[in-house]
Amino acid sequence: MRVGELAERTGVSERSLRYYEKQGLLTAERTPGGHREFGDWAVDRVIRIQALYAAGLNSTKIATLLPCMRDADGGPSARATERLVAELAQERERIDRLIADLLRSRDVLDEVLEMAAQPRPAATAPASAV
Amino acid sequence: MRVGELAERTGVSERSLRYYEKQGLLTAERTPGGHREFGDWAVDRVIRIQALYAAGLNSTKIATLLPCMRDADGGPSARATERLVAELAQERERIDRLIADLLRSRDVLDEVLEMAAQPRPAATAPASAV
DNA sequence: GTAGAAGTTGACACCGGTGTCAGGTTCAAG
DNA sequence: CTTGAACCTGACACCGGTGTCAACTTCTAC
Repeated sequence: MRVGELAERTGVSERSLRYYEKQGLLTAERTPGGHREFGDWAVDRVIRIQALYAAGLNSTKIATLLPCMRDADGGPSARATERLVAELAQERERIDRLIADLLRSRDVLDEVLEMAAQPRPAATAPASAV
Repeated sequence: MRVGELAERTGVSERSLRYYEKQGLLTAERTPGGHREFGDWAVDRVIRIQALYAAGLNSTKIATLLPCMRDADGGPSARATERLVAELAQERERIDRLIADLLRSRDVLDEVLEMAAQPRPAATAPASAV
């Protein structure tokens, strides 16, 4: 498939897909005319890339990380260095903390939404009816 | 307490605390000489602010949101407008998706970390000795 | 062959919370 | 009063994935 289709299937802009390729996160065959040609496996990969970006990893780290994981086509093509392992462990902790923050924030939003959903706030004073 | 202590107690830089105040996220009394004086409630508030930032809300939205929630000193001082409610509902969905991405990314990291923890991959590369 | 959709590269801009430096003021302890 | 730590304001820079525009080429269907 070509960028347009990949963009549509992943929900990621063409701009970003080209950027991913340039960063070495994604590989694409080329037609004789220079158009990118992606395999089906690209869909999963892009989704993973997006998730990693969402988790706060930058393209360099993702590029280092990706070849160390099981791919659609079998085993990993690289082994994580010690340094990378240390970094990833750190990232993992950060992600855990981030998840905690997100849950907390969601609760905050829920509280506001819930209060807004109630017919009447009554007053600033401690309400009688709950 | 003053910024230094608040920074220490929350793990947030003084720079950020001053910025929060400027954005209207945080209020502070002032000493005659102009130094900020925070109450104990500021600690919780800063932590909440951080969580909301981590969740991807910008300062404007946080500033609009904060007065609509229960504070340490009782009920909310403002009621969410319809527009805000709509926005927050949207943010909530985004946060849910983000959490899903984070969990997925954490799994990815775990997979790589686990594989790296194993004594031998015994496959792609004919490793000699480690 | 031809037109229009789709693709290509390159460049510029943005966002916005945070780090950091500079130069000056205030606070509090001796 | 003095002195050093802590604080104040203001300004500059950054990061880096993404949006967007421009100018041009390739693909595909008729």
